[in-house]
Amino acid sequence: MTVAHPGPAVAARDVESAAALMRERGLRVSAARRLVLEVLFATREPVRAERIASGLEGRFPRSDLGSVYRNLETLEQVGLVRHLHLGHGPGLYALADGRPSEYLLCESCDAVRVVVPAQLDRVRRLLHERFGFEARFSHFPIVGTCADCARRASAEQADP
Amino acid sequence: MTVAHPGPAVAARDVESAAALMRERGLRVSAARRLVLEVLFATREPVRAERIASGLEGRFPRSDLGSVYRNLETLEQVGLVRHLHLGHGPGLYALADGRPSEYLLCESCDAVRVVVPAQLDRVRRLLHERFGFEARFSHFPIVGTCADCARRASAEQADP
DNA sequence: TCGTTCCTGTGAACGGTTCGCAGGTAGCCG
DNA sequence: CGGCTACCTGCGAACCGTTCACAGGAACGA
Repeated sequence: MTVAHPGPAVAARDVESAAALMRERGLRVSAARRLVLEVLFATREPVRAERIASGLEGRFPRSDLGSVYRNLETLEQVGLVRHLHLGHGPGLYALADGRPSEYLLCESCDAVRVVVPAQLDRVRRLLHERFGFEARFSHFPIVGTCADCARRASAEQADP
Repeated sequence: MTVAHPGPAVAARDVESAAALMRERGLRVSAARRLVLEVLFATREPVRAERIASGLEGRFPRSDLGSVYRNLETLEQVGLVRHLHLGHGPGLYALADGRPSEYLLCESCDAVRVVVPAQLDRVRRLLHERFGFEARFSHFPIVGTCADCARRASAEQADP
């Protein structure tokens, strides 16, 4: 359960530049590592380790799940990868870039709304003013009730 | 990993009033259930299931871990209990009351700052205005960098 | 006090993740 | 271009937190 603190985000254009960065850091670029990068570059949304190991259900060669986890950890330390959690369930992994998406999770319908960080800058500023805290909503979502469910709930209360 | 959606929070003064509420709902008040309530009333902070099963390391009779989980789920459906996650690691359980504490988790030093909901009302209002979203920070924490770590980080950057 | 139904305790199973180890290979050096 | 060596892989077993199945036990209404 111990998760080494990730390095600062490092954006790479493609698998090759990511590989170069690995080598710069004295790490080897094995087939298994390249594959993890390949999959992460191919998909544009956060994915579970299992899905990476399956090569996106066959679009890529499959690889060993244990190695996938190890490599995700390594890549996260380098700063090429980040992981997040959207509610319960397995961790999700994605390429790290400068300003990762942030998330609003509705607890009653499980809908996840993806927002760009700029939309939360005022929230962030407020938290910083009040607590000196620099918030990121890219690791855990903001949990609550979405507009639809809130409306539905108040309608039900009025007319059960 | 499926978590039944919890009922609305129901505050009880003590184990007896909680027990009464259970019976009102047609649920039995067994020794095992009473014990879970006993432990939750005895501690003032969120605890893991394992700690409940151990009877707070011996202050109470220990009980079966499986039953503890089952009963926590039941109590959560009734609305007497809520659960939350502070970073990675096991889920934590606490008595539900009207306005539960909310949390700021520093990703670099793992410090958890507990805040009373009123302190986040402006943040909540902002989120509601912008997204129609009613946010609660009592289930997942707000993750980011605390003031101390932010200061330390910028100092290190200036003088590595 | 009895009966029914719900609940318990136990053990096994689960999903997600980590570990230990023997063998393989990336990348440096000659 | 071939060899050395440390790093990395693939495999399996183990791990943690949590859930399930089932046979026996007890809470509560009658």
